[in-house]
Amino acid sequence: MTTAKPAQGRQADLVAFARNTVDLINEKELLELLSEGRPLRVKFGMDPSSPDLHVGHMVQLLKLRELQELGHQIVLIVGDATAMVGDPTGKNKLRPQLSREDVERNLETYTDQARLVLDLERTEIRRNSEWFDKMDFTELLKLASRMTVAQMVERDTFQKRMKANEPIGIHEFLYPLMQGWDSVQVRADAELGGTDQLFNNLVGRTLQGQVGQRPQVVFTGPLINGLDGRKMSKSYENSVSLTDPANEMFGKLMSLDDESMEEWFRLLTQLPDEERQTVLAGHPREAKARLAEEITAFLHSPDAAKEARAAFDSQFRDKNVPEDIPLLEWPAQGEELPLFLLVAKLGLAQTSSDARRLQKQGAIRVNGEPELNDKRRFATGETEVLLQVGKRRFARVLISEVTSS
RNA sequence: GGGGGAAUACUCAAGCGGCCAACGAGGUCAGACUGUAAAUCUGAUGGCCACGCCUUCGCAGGUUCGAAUCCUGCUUCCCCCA
Repeated sequence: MTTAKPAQGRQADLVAFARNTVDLINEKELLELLSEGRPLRVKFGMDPSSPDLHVGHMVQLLKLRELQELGHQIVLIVGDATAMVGDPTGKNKLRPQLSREDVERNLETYTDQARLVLDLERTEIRRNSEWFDKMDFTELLKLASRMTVAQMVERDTFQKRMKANEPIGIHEFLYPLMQGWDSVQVRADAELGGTDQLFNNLVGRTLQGQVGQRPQVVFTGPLINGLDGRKMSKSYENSVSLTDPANEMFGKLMSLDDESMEEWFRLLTQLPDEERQTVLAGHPREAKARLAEEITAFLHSPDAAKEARAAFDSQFRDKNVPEDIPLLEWPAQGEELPLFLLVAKLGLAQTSSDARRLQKQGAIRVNGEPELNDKRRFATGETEVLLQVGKRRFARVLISEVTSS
């Protein structure tokens, strides 16, 4: 079912594997594999412990897609068994162990999101519970005996945590072993991961070697920083989800640090090198808008991206009031409220204290005019009024003024 | 089994009897400016129809006119020795 590729094709494959990768262990073995002329089984592990994928994952997914288009077989491992362990990677905290139900729920949203980049029809998707659920304690011990504590402790995240006097659960040592065992189970020829996965993926090589398989080639893709230049992390809220609505996605991308533009362009768009250079040499705002449009177009559609860009320009560059402002209902039946409380009750501010602060700072506008008088009261009525809190929160509401003294 | 540490607001982290709604940093939010939800600068950041009132410093008690700070017990975590 497979036809051998000519040497020229192999060269193209090698370039694809090596382009934008950080580690490639190692090139010689990869060439040997490619020269067999068959599609390689390229493994990629997904950790279903968080419900959505962001553009950081997209870097790796795009690489997989590229390889997929060259005819290689992508094997997506869903780490449903591994997710039960929690995650030892640099979070500095023990990640909570997930229940089966959590994992199942995440799994669906995960594949839906991976579909945005990968052709899942041509992708082999395997859950690692497939083999780990069958593993009994004796087998587990055998697996655990394949590596030493010293080898485990080599891992930098463990090192750091030990230095910082942070706890490490015994079970966390199993995590790399499990991931490595996945490679044995699916007979991976190569495994892609973020640079943070290097250690784990190398364990796969070790284990495959021990059971007499040809050790997989390990290659890693760069981890991109978040919108603010710090490490991309959910808790920093500096990531862009693959499923963010187009407008939000575009806006978030526009808040990217200037310094990260080159990298994001290179890793997240299909733009040819030359065109990329040209765009980056131009006006920074234009370049960023182009980047945002490219990514939004890829994940949504070119039309949606255009609209998002137009809406963004209108609202933030030209400072127009956006369309589609919701008409909110008067929150407190029949009562009259001071402006700040109204804002709070409408959900435009977190708390009434928050609303007061915002008002004091001139962030609350009524029909476009900042209102600083915190004594001003309103009641429900017939007049439609535009409320604005900061630059991004808008609402319309029907009111009648009671006092303005 | 023995010994030593630690628990403070979103996060990190000061405070060690009154001047503490609690230093500082980050984050977040807002304002100004602009090239944008970049950068920079400034300010705010427990709650409350609020010039005052209420609730916070792991939990529960206690000492005191007065506690995040002292005492007792409990819980959780970390380290070292065995």
